[in-house]
Amino acid sequence: MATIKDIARELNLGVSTVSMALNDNSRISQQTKQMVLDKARELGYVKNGIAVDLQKKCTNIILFVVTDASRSFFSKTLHAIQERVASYGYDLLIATTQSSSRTAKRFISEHRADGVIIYTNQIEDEFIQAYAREDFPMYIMGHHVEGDYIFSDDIQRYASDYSAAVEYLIAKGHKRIAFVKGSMKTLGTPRRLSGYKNTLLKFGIPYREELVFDAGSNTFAGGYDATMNIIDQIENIDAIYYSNDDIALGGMRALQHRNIQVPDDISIIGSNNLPESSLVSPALTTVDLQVEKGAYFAVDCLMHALNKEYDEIQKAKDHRKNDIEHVVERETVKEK
Amino acid sequence: MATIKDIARELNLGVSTVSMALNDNSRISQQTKQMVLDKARELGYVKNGIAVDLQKKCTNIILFVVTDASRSFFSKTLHAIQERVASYGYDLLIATTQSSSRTAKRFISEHRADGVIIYTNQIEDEFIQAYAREDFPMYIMGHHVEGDYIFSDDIQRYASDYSAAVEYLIAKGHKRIAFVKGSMKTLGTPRRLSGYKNTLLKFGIPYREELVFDAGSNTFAGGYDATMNIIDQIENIDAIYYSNDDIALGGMRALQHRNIQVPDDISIIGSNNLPESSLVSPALTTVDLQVEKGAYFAVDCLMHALNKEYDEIQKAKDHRKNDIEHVVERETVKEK
DNA sequence: CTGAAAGCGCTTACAG
DNA sequence: CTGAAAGCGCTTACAG
Repeated sequence: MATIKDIARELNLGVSTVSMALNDNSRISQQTKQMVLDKARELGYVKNGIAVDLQKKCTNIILFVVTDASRSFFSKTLHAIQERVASYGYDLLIATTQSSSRTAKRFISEHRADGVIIYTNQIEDEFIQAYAREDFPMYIMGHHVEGDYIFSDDIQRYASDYSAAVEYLIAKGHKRIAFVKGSMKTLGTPRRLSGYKNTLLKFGIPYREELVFDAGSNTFAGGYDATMNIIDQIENIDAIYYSNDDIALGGMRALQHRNIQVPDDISIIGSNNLPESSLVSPALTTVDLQVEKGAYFAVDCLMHALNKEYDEIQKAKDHRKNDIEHVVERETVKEK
Repeated sequence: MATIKDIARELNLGVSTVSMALNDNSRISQQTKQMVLDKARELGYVKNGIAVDLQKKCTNIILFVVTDASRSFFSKTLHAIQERVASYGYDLLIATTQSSSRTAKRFISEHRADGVIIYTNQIEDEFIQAYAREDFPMYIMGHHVEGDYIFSDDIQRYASDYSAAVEYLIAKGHKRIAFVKGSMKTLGTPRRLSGYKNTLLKFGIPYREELVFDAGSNTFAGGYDATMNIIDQIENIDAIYYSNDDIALGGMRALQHRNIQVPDDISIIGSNNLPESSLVSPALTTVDLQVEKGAYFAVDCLMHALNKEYDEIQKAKDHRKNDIEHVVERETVKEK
């Protein structure tokens, strides 16, 4: 592997000259630059980014840690983060904790990035707290972690006390509302469950455990199976609130198979507004969680932290208060 | 940020002693190790992985470059690669070329990994050829690139000449087989299309362009819309071969909406065997592309290349010849 | 068992 | 406009 030393030696130049030439520094003459560039090509030189990072003490990389990059619900968030990080001139790398969190932890504990966005519960809070510092801020999506240089979305804590979906169903006259939860290992499920409880109580409707069903996973199949279990007692239920759209779509299919008409026989509502949800028939009423805004907020916080603009973070937070989830009205909820 | 120098100074030790202690080198006494560890904790020391990489001249990282990490069809491949890479003790990082290939290219051109697996067509062949070298091998999934230290799956080239799906349909007595293609930007589509053509021709059935429909994207929605277009001339068609399962699922929905019975009125077959495909009713007949095996092969090749075991690569290739796509028989194809 | 030295490949003052 | 030197934070022979 050719290095700048090799180029310098062959050209009888100093390494600093070569370095500057390669970086197109204006203090180097055009002539010299050309010589250096030609020689670099001739020798097959490629810059060693690792050496640059060590010298500059930053990597220009943001690491995004997720449980499973290929989860479809996650698509919007990833795209939004990707785009926002790029807009700041940083590069985004993704690490998965699917099989093991080793890679993510190594990256964090060895400072192989300038900052990290964590969207998984596979990394312990203690680990996060141990490694966050001024020159290595972290943003936690989906739950809250206390600590210096650790940022998370306070708004989401409020959101857990509330469910736009349940409020909407109640407003439409539904009282006996079942909830189908997804995997409790994912971050959205517990939040949705507590929103379900709290919103019922807020409107004076008792929370009844027997109306909570478990899809086990956040999948079409999980929703299908859970809904088959609901069907036995469907007489006692006005509406079903699904923890996410994949589950809801599976549920719709189950209802169809049993010839239960949506929304005539039962109303249903999903959560997350996946693309497919507008395409099925009837089109699924769902909740827009505004994940893009959450993603932008995460990146903005991190960037402010990297620039030590801590006051800007507070401003961003205040601004974000205005972003709240709202129901996307479609065809699967009917006035009762 | 505390460094080993700081620890060494405070403890009146040499930096090499500290370094070795931190790495649990057996030549350092337990006593000293404990001192060093305690002091490291006290100072909040964290190892700088970048410096280690520079010194060791390797990163232990494999970069996986994909167009869009959240595409569902891609899930199996990602998991398989992740797992296999981990089994070799390497870390896998993912870079997306969705909005721009800048990050991926920077990583490659600056040698920020030990090797790379490319599963996108957003990186030009010229770029790949310019940066592959002995200490930076590349594996290209989904298409073939010529060059030293560039590996790709030759088998897949043969596969493009053949479609198990079409052969199966023909065997079942279908002759007028439509093909619904997905996005031509994705790697699978052109391959599936040429497999469709060649397999028809192989069995003496003329290829007719008017039987090829375009879903535009590899999505449920694309399949739905494309299939609506087919329905007008459904009288002339025995079976539909969909470029992937997402598209096929959308197509099934369209047929249902038009009260066309699958498989009684028309047979359909998908490709890729997504989890959902076994859950719909009737369960979708599809093709198992054995993507896991392809993923393992990619990682194995790369690892052999890193170890300069080039003969092993040939062995792996020979072994892989036995892996071929096969039809998963389910309920959406009927004997004609 | 411990330490001084060289070096990984680069950049950045500083001096000329 | 160019170059010698110091240094980023670590590891690895080598010497003791």
